[in-house]
Amino acid sequence: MKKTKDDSTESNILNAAKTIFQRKGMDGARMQEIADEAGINKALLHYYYRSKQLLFEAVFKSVFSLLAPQLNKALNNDDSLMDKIKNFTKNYISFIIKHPYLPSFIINELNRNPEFVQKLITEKHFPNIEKFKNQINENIEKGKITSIKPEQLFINIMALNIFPFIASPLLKGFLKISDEDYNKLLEERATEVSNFIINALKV
Amino acid sequence: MKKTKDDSTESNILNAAKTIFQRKGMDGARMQEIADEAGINKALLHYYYRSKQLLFEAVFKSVFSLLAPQLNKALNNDDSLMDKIKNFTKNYISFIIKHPYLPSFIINELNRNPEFVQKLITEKHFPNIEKFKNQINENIEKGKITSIKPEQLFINIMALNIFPFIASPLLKGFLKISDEDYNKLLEERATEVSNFIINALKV
DNA sequence: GTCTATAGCCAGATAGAC
DNA sequence: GTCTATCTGGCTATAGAC
Repeated sequence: MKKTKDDSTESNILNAAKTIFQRKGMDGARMQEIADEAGINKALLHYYYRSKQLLFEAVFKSVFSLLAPQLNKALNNDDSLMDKIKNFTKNYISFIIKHPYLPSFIINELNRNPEFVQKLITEKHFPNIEKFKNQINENIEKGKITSIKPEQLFINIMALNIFPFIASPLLKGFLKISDEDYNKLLEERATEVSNFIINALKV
Repeated sequence: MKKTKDDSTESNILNAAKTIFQRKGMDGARMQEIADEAGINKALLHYYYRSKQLLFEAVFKSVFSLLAPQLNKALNNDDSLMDKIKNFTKNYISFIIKHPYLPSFIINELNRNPEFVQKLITEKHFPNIEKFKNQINENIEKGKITSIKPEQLFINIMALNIFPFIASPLLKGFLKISDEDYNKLLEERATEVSNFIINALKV
């Protein structure tokens, strides 16, 4: 039974809304723009989702639940710590190419509305990093890597992977390089970042 | 001749606008809110700055020119590479405490309007990283640090320092910790980050 | 379910008194 | 230079025809 690609009006709207909200954010997005993107009338947005706020929440949840399993899979498989770091970095790049606006969208909207995190945490597929933390501690005990708080290592991995994408215009400016050259740097990072981290963890 | 703290209406407006625009962004900010913050009437905003767009641009330039010399100072002094990395990390924390919304404001508004970077680059005080890049290359040649592209190291330093502040709600959620505990992690990073980087650079 | 038309509100901007 | 009052346009949301 193939999961057919849903082309109903409702999912058509949701997809259009994802595109626009991710690009413009809640405040910058216009219902008219979403209707245009979906190729339907503005009134239909309200017919299916009642209000801009509710449509936005549907988008946010949908987008977040795209990210969460991805992260869970990366953290909770049976790979060694080193392989996880390597694979995370490599996989992140291909994920971001498909969803370039996703990280800054999530981060910005959570900054606008930090209480929302509490609601997300309770959900079934919210990322769980306990196994990953334990794995780090085991590697430290066995003397395989240098001593570091698992939380700090986790933050470092996220930072090194995500930041270059969300801050690209600023970094392009600082480095004074073209879009093309910047993209080359990003591609190099697929291996550069994991090398950097693994070197930093040497005893 | 003490530079008197300017309390004219014009600078009063600019300060209020900085506060509101940094918190809410261009799209989320309201002129009424800025007027309230400044304790004056909405019409006065237009008297001094003509339009929301022009007020925003004044704010952006002012905020950016707060960041730029800070970065220049950190990159272009005569410290050794290792000292620069240590000091950058340490100083960044105290800077961010004074201006918590600044990095995400700059990054977001540049994402909204990437062409704006070109205008900034031409300005006199735009950060210049050439000296820093040369210093990295010298250290590599002398065998003091492992081989790495200066651009990649620069990105890594920025990422490790800035990201934990702009993504704090998301990271708090992933780590499932309280604001208080997260702030402790951030404080630890004043030394944690430079240790991590310096270890990563060992030959 | 989908459209057109429009209500109702709110934000940015201006006019004009003081 | 600062205020009150108001215009104007745009946006969310709804009413109602088909």
